[in-house]
Amino acid sequence: MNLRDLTYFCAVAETRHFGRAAEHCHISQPTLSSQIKKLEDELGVTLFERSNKSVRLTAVGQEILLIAHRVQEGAADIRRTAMAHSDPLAGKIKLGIIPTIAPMIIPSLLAMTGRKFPALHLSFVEDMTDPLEDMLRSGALDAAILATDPMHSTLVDIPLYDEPFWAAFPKGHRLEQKSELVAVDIDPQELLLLSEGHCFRDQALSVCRHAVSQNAAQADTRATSMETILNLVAAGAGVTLIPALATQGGRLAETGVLARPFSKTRGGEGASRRVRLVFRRTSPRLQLMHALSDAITDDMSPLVHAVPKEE
Amino acid sequence: MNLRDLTYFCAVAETRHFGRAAEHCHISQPTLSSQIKKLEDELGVTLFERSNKSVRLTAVGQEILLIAHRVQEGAADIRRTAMAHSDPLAGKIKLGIIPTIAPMIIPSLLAMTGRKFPALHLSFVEDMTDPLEDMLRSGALDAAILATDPMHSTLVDIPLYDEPFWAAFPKGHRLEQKSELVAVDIDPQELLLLSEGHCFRDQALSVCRHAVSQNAAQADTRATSMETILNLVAAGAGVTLIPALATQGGRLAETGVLARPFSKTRGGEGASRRVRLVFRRTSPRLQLMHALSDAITDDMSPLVHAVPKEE
DNA sequence: TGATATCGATAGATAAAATCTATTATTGGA
DNA sequence: TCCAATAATAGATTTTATCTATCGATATCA
Repeated sequence: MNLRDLTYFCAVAETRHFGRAAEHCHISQPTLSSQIKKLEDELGVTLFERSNKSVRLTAVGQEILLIAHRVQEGAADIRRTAMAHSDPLAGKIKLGIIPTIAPMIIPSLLAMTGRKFPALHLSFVEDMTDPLEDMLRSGALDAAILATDPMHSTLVDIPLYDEPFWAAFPKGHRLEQKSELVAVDIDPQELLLLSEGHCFRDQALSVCRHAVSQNAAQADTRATSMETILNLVAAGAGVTLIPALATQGGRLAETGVLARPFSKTRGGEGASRRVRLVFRRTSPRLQLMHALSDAITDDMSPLVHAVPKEE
Repeated sequence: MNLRDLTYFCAVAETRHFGRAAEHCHISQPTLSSQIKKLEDELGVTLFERSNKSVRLTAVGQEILLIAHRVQEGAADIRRTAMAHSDPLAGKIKLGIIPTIAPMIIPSLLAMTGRKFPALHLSFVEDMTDPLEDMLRSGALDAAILATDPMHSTLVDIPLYDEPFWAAFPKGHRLEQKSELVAVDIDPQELLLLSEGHCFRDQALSVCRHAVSQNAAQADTRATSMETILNLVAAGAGVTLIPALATQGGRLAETGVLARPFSKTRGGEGASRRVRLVFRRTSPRLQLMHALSDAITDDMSPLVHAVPKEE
């Protein structure tokens, strides 16, 4: 049995005429006859009683016709469902974002996708890199915005932008005198860092390489969110590094915290991290991933260093 | 798309493993891979996200899986329905019977089929030959028990038995003296006949060929049922011919009507009619027709002349 | 890090099935 | 008795499914 056979069967049942049914199915009459015969042989019943003047459904034929219609409706449903999902820029996407990016990017991301991908529905998971990668690998996420090279070979990434680091300090701090900083301007003794697991902690430390060993004393003041750290800075507990996007929106000024960029190193950008869209190498939505990453790069370029596209 | 493809798809969805799914379907893994790919291409969507370590249903895949199961259930329904109808000796049969046979044969027919064809359900239509043939040709009947050669070439018949004619007359009638009659014993003037359309009317007339012209006077006493005629005979209004089976059951004696057979003609039976099972030449239930006719012949042979089977 | 095992994809040959054209057989009607 | 209509049959051809052998990628383990 075969969906095609059922189509033929229904056509004959409807027209009660092999020739016209064959025309209807765009096949020859002998083909139709043989396929109906094959179906009858396979089912072990006679579906039509035919003479050369009339074709009539048998009792079994009538019962089977009803079911055949149901089956064909199901096949049509499958095609419809596939059609509804065939737009690569539509559907639901579960996106993981690390905490040092999420609050800054989500509003503009929603606005941008609402404009450019009206049929796309985003949902978000905010967590640190490792759990997000695990969720990606297990299929719990479709993609993630991370700031590190994916660790696992099943994951691949598309660069979105390079986000510079800024130093943040309280109004009146000695750094206020400089308009651009270099790494050694940061005093390891007063450097405040996010807790373990935040990639931004490691990235800040690698900028201030000289601070790595001396910072141990700060262990008990590691905070679990950027928000907390900036409150500590505002309270004069120390200085910290923040990603460039965190300087947007005027929240720093409100709390009396100032920020300064690092000066560019020779021939390159200043201290920064590369933000990426990460997903499974085997993702069935590659096309969407590229469209999405292009759109994000585009959307963020006024605020950060866009990554030049490789062709 | 194809029912087989859907089976393959479901197998992969279930095992999440192309190799094992292929085994399950009794095909090779490359075949399975190519058929899934073909299905994906046809539907324009990716059904599985696969690496060499895992196979995972996509969102579309999950939706389609549900429908695919429904479709396969429908296909199974078709097979089950066919199976349920594949016993040629089961099912419903609508049987037409002429009025001069129906009352006598129906009780024993029901008893016999209940014994020999327990899965067969008979229903009856009692009418005269012409309307029954029309119903046969239109498919409103599956078969009919008639006493004439079918007129239309789309109808064929299997002989069941030869039923002799008897003469019926009131007690005290001059015919009471004879134990066997010949045609000319019947006085055309007192011959009572069924109304037009009953084949038995014509058959009785052909036995009493000498009566044809002289019988016109009786036009106003033609009755529409054997029952009525026998009441007329009992009342002394005349004599009539009845089929042999109508002499069974003692109803004649109760009403004071006597019956006598006709003597056999040289080398043959006496006056009789051949009763047949008639059906469309194209009937899908030939096997049942033969089984049924054999059984009826068998069942009736003690009462009538069985028709010798031709091999 | 390098050998090995696992797994899905690919290539090419073969087998099976569907389809076509031409024709036949049947039968109902002029 | 011939003609028109119709489904069935025969045989060739095309399309599709399937198989075996192999590849390429990757995870595992020594």
